[in-house]
Amino acid sequence: MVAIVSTVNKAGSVSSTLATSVYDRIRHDILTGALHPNKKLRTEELRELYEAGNSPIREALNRLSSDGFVVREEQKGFHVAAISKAELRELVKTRCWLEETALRQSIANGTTQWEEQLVLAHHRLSRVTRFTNEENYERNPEWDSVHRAFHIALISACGSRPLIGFCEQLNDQADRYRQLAVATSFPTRDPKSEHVAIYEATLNRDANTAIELLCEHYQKTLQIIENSPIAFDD
Amino acid sequence: MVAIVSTVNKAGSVSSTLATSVYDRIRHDILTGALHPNKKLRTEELRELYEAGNSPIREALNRLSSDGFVVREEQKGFHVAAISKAELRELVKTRCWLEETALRQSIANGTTQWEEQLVLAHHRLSRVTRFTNEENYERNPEWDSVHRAFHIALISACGSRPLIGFCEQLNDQADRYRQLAVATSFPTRDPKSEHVAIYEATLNRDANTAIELLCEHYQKTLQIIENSPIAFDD
DNA sequence: TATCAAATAATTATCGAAAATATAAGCATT
DNA sequence: AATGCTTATATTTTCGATAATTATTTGATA
Repeated sequence: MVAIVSTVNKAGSVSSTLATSVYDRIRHDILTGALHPNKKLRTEELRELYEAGNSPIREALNRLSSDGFVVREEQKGFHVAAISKAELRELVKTRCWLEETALRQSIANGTTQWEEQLVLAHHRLSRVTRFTNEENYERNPEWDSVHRAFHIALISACGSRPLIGFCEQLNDQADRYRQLAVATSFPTRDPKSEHVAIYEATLNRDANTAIELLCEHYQKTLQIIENSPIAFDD
Repeated sequence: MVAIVSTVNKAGSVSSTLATSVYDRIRHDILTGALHPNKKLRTEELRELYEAGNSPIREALNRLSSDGFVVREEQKGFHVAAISKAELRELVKTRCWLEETALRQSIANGTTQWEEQLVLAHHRLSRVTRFTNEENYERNPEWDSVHRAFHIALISACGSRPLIGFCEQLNDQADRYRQLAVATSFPTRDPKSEHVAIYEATLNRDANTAIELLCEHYQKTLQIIENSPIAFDD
């Protein structure tokens, strides 16, 4: 007799197995910082915390370790991946390189259908507020979701599913830093106008401008996170 | 009392846990085609085949699914990933894009130490024969290993560990197609001269030439695999 | 006091069986 | 004959306990 704990994962679908549910919840807790960087993940502790047996926990941790959120050390168990300014910079740099390629290809190959999906994604982003409470900057999970969808929509016509996957992975990694930064400091800018500019350049099929704006967008985010009081390892 | 079956993984190190050993062996069997594409992977069958319990098998399959060699379907278990010409083409295309970036950065940033590692990697590749038996084209695992090392050495100074990781993933995926192709048809070319040309252009820091040669190298491989009698799904 | 070895404790890795879920087969109903 | 329902079977998922490994403490010796 097992309690079926359904959670809604990042894709918006409902997950039925316990292992997937635990995966989603641990992932969420790492992203929000509830499980802080470097924390040792002992199975017994997690079993109580997520009310599950040994196997689902282990399975979830294995999946997370391939996402890069958790590190597995042979015979020493699991721990939450560390964070460092150096890694963040590498992440952003790589993101700029990969999304430059992806966006250029997308603009070159994109069909009318792609254009329309992009219009829709941008519309949705423009209609959602970033915070549910403007006073204390409480994150709006809906914004996270549509923001992610917008950035994927930009590159979705690049013609390479592996490349889209890599960009998503990098986005998820960077998202962790963003979440940790917002949790400790308040944002100083509104990225809305930047999104509009990227969106318009892309629809105009002006690849060079779109890429330049996109990379600037990421660089600005990098600056803000770097200057926020997160407990980096370096 | 558990029999400790040590296997040597792709990095050359010895793996100690049963799960890792099973991972290495299933991975090898998928690469060589012993477990053919689309094959359903029932845990009970695998338990007998690899002489392990439920958990290590499950853990290995989960790891393999994040490598893309195995597909996990919620509540439907695991099966070997399918192969298709379309996917292979996407793979090669993506590889060219990513390694173009990586090689250009490597050439721009590479230190003397990087140069020397590259010299060494190329020397090792030149000293190993591709097949242990030239008559029946029996693969030499040593060649696979140094060949992989050579391609990684080229891009190792790009300054982005994530990017190197992505290139390795794509290389591993493509390697599966190569292995399956060699298993069914005999190779018609010797890639040695191509490697020399790439190597020399890189050492001369001639990025454009090196990239062009590298992409041609991948395209030629693609042609050969596409024309070999593999049972593609499309 | 420092160093090494043995014993103990803590933690991970593994197993075999039980529970939950999906697939297939058989039967009745329209 | 085709469709929907019910039962039976196969497979996946989960649990609790045990074996194996690593880390820590303790004590003896130089």
